[in-house]
Amino acid sequence: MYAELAVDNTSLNTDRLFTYSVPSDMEFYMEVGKRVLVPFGRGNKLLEGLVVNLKRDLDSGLDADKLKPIQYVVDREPIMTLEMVELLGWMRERYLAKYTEVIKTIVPNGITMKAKKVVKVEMAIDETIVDPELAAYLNSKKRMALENLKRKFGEKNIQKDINRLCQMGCIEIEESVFQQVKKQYEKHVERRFKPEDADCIAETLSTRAVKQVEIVRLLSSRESISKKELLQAVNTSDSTIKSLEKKGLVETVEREVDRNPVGREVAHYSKIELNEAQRMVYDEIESLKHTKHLIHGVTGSGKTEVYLQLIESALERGEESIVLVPEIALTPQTLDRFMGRFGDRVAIYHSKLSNGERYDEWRKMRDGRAKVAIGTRSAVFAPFRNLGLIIMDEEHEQSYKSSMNPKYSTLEVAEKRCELEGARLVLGSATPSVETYYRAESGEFKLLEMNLRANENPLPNINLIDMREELYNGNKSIFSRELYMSMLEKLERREQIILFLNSRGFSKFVSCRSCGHVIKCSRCDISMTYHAEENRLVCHYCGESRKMVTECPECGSRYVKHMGLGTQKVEAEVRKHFPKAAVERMDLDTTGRKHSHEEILTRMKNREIDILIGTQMISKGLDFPDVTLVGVIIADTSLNIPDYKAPERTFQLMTQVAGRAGRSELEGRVVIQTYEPDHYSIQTAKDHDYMSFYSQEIMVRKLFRYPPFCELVDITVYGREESSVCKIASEVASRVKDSVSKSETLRNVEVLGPNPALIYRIKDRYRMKILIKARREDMSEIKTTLGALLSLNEKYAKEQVRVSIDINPSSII
DNA sequence: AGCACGCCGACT
DNA sequence: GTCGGCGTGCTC
Repeated sequence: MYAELAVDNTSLNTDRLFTYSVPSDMEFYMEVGKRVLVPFGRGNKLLEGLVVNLKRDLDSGLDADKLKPIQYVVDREPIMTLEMVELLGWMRERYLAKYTEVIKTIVPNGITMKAKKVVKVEMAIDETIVDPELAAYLNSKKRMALENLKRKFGEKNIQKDINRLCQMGCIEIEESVFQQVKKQYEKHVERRFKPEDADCIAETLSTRAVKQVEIVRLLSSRESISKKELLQAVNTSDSTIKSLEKKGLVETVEREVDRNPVGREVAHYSKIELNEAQRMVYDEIESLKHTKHLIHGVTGSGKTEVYLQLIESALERGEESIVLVPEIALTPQTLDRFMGRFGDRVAIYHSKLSNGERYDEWRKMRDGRAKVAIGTRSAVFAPFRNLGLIIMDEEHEQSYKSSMNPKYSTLEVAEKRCELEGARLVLGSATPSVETYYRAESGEFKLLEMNLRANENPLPNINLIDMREELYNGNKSIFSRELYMSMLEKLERREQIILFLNSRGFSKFVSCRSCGHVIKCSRCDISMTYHAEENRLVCHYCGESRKMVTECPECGSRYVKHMGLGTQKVEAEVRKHFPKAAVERMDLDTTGRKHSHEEILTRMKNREIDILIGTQMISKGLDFPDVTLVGVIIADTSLNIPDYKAPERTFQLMTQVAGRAGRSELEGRVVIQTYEPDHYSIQTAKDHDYMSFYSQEIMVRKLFRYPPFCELVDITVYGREESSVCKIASEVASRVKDSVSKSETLRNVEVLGPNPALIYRIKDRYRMKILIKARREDMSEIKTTLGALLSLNEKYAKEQVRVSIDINPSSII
C-alpha cells in the first residue's frame, strides 16, 4: 500500500503530494485524513504529513524501492473526513494556497506532533573517558532531551563525546514523538557570548567569515533577534547562522507568540410559535425541494427563530448544523439564543478562542458530543460527520471573506461543503449582496421573502436631510434642525437615541490654512486623524501617533486647523448642546479594553445611556427596544470610497443603522444627513426598497463589468523599496498580459494595471495593484499563470517584495 | 523551510 | 593540500 501525503512544510517547492510506502503492519490503521510522521528530505527529518490518498498501484515514474516508509501514525481517529480532504484540495486550487495553509485553516492550529531526540543512558559512564561534568550529569539523569543537553554544555563541547559514547554503546539516541498543543512560534537567534567580547570574537573569526562578523557585531548590542529579521539585515542564508551555532556563539530557539481567551454562561431560551411568514419559509426549506436558499428578510422579521427550528428538525434526524455569523455579530446576545435553546449540544468556534478552548470545542464536535456549531467564518470547517445544514446569517457581510491565506469566501466554501456532504444551505440577510441576489434571481438559490416584521411594527420612517441646504440656510452645526428637534423631543420623552458616524477620532485631518499642508503619517500615505482626548494625531492604518502640532511643520504658520468630522467631535457637540443627557461613545478607541464593549451595551440596556454615539460597531445586531431615534451624521463617507462596492455598502449600512430604531411598539424615526441626497443608494435606503436598489445597482455592475458579471483577481505587489515594487509589479502585469494575449480562449479577460493602490504606502510598504476581470470558465486557465507568479515570492525574497493574490476580493482599493 | 553538496578562496 | 564559508538545488 502507498500513501500520498501533504507534508507539513511551508515552502512552495514542496507544496505537492509525496508518496510513501505503508509498512504492511500499519495498513490496518492507515486511513485518509489521518496524520503520519515521515522522514523527509536528505536529512530525513521527521515531519508531519496528512494522508490525502491511499493506493495499491504506484504512479509511473516512481520507483518502489526508493520510497521511504511511513514511520508512525499520529491519529487514532482521522482529523478530516474524506469530504473535508476533498475540500482541502479544492480550496488549494481555488484560492492558490498551499496545502499547509489550507490544513491549518481547516483544523485548529492546536494539534501537532513534535519529534525530539532523546538521549538514553544504557550503562554507567566512566568519568575518565569524557568530560567528567557531562558524565556525572548523564549518570544522574538516565534520560533527557538532546536539546537540553546541548543547551547546558554547548553543542560544540559535547558533540564528540556524545558520538563516542554512542559508538561505545553507553548511550542511545532515539527519536521520541509527543503531541503538543501548538502555539504560534517564531524562530529567534539568541546571543551566547558576552557583548564586550564581540570585538575579540570578530577578530578570531576567519577573515572570510564576513557575514558571521556582521552578525556578531549586530548581536553585541542586543540579546536576541528574530531569525527572519536577522537574515534580512545581514542579507545571508541560514548556513551562516548554522556556522555560528556550531561555534556556540549563538543559538536558535523557538519563541511563543500568544493569544487571549474568552468565557461565558447562559439562560434557557424557549421555543416560539412560528407566524405565517416564518412557517412558509420553514416548510419550504424542510420540503427539500432545493438545497440552497436565500432568505431575504427585513430586520426583525424573525429569521432567527426559523433558524432555530430548522436546526431542531435536523437534530431530530440526527444531523448536525453549522450557524455562521459575521465577526461583529458574535455577541453574547446572539449566543444566548442558540445556547439557550440547545444547551451543551452547541459548540462555539471563532478565532478569539485560546488554543486549548478551540481544541476542546473542536473535539466536542468531532466526537459527536456537540451537534450544533455556531461561530464566525472558520466554523464552516466544523468537523462534523453527518452535516445536514449550514446557515449563514447576514450573508452579505465582509468578514466572511478571509484576508489571510487561503483567502477564501465562506459562502463558496459552504456551498462546496454542502455539495460534497449533501447538506442544505440557508443564507439570510435583510440586504443580500448583489451577487447573491442575482444568483437567487437566476434560480441558483431558492428565494424566500420575509417582508413583515414579526412584531408587526412598521419599519421606521426615514427622513433625508440635505446638508447643503442646511448650510445655505445658515446652519453651520453638525446637527440639522430636524435632527436637533427630534433629539430634544426624544430626550424629553426619556427615549433613547443612537447617533452614527463612520469615522472615529475628532477630526479627519489637520491642515495649515496658510500653505495648505496636510499632516500625514510618516509611514503611510494617509492624513492623520486628530484625537482630542489625548490631544494627539493618530494614523488609523499603522497606529503611529504624535503630539498635536500648534504650528505648521512646513511654513510655521499658527493657523493649523482640523477639518472633517469624527465621533469624538460628535460627542463633544452633543455634550455641548445637550448637557443634561447621559452620553456614551462606542468605537475602536473606547472598546479597547476587554469587556468594555459588553459594559457599554449593558448600560445601554439598563437605560443608563440616553445618547449612544458610534461607528460601524453599533450598526449590527443590537436590539434595544427603547431606541426610537437614529441619526446618521454624515451618510456620504462610505459612498465616496472609490470601490465598485461603495454604493452597496452604503445601502447596507444605512439599512442596518435604520434597523436599530423602533424595535418595539414605540414608533421609530431615522434622520439621515447627507450631501448627496439624490444618490440611488441613499434614496432607496430611505424607502426601505431593496429591490429598487438592486435593480439599479445590477445595471451598473453589468455596464462596467463587475461581479456577478465577472470574477475578479486582485494581485497586490508590496514591499519597502519603491523601485523594486514597481519593477516587480510591471513584471507581474506583463507576464499576465502575455499569457492572456497568447491564449486563444482568453479573449474576454481584461488585465488592468499595474496601478498604485488607493493608499500607496501603508506601514512603509509601497503597494501596487493589478486587477484581472475574467469569466468564471476562464479561471482555471488563468490559474496556471497566477500560480507561477507566486514563485516570485521566493525569487524576490531578498528584495523583500511580496506578491499576494486574492480571488474575488472584498474590495479593490 | 532546512539540509547536504560542492565550489572556491584562504591558510598551513 | 586541506579546511571552512556560503550559495545552490532538492525533498517521495
